[in-house]
Amino acid sequence: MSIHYAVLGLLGYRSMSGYDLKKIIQDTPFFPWSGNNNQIYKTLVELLDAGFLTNEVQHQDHSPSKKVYTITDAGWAELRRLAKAKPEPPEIRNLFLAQLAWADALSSGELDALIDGYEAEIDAQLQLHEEQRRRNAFSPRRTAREAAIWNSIHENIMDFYRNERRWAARLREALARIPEEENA
Amino acid sequence: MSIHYAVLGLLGYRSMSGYDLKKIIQDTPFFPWSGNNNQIYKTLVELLDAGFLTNEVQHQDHSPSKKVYTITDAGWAELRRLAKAKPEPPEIRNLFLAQLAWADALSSGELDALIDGYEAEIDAQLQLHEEQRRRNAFSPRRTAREAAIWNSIHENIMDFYRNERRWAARLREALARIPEEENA
DNA sequence: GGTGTCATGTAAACAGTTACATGATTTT
DNA sequence: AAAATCATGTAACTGTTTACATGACACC
Repeated sequence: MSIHYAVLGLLGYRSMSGYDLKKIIQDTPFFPWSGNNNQIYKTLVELLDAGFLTNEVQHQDHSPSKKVYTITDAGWAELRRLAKAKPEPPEIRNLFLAQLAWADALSSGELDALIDGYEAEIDAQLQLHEEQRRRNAFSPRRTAREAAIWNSIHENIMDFYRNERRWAARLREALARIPEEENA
Repeated sequence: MSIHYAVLGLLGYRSMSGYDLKKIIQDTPFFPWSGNNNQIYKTLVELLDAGFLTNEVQHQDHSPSKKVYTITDAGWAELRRLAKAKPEPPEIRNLFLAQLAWADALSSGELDALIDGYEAEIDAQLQLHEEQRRRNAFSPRRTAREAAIWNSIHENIMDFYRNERRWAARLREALARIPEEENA
């Protein structure tokens, strides 16, 4: 599952340019691809070569010309094939867990401040995501089912952050239960 | 926060060779570094050059000679400095969410099978982690607090998987609530 | 005799990000 | 006058993974 799938899916929704794709990919938080130029334009050439897309140059009066890409029948077949593929397990890359691993070197005040910092970071992410969803929100609703799916995807992300918040609270409780002696 | 921190932390626990570090890093699931040779041996040279480590060659009769690395005072200071650093937000890279995004192209049977696959993957990861923790378990317990911290780190990972499982169940419920028409 | 462990290192391949390049138009 | 938007592309850099290289010993 690579960015090729996301591009095919978006072009399955509607034909658009690399520039459009870039913007949507960049502010869709659950796409794990940064959506930089290199990635997008290379992907489009590859999908074109594979016969999954066609393109058409559109000249515009007050903006530069753009290449509008359209998905082909072979592209739809590929999209369906990838959609059915065996799911990959999620990868969590939480540097904070590694940081905690040696946090016993800190005083209890410093450790407390560290957990504060993590909670603040989680809250910031949660807010960022809520805002992003309200403002931007490319969210296809071609069918009731598709709307439910996209809703569920966003819920997954929110759940993750809420879960982290609960865990941090339990960490504090666990630390509070330890008699303070040498770590003042 | 890079692999340098993990290496300093491990050598703060006890002096050891690159080979030992490699094994521990590779099967500690919450360290987000693969621990391949390139990474380990390069890091050790860098930490040595920075004055955070010293090393000593130990000749062995029935195995190849090894370089045993020991943390210096400057290394301890660096470890503490990194431990206090501002936490970074966790990165989730869940390809399954991207996969779901275009799963409305599937029949409800295929979508159901897809969710089955994800749940199976989550269960497999959960079991893998439980097993890894039981078997291997490099888990420092120099103080009661350190034991609590490591316990909490593992709980974080387990919580994540349990949370995913609950979310998948809610996704199924949401899909069941949708009247089936065109997506048979 | 083949496979696995101990042990250190390098080289090549691949993926990803940032920065560069161009240039018209629009907004501050 | 400067900065941002639209629009496509390339180059350079960084980071990561896989594979290669060596060699003794132990286990089946």
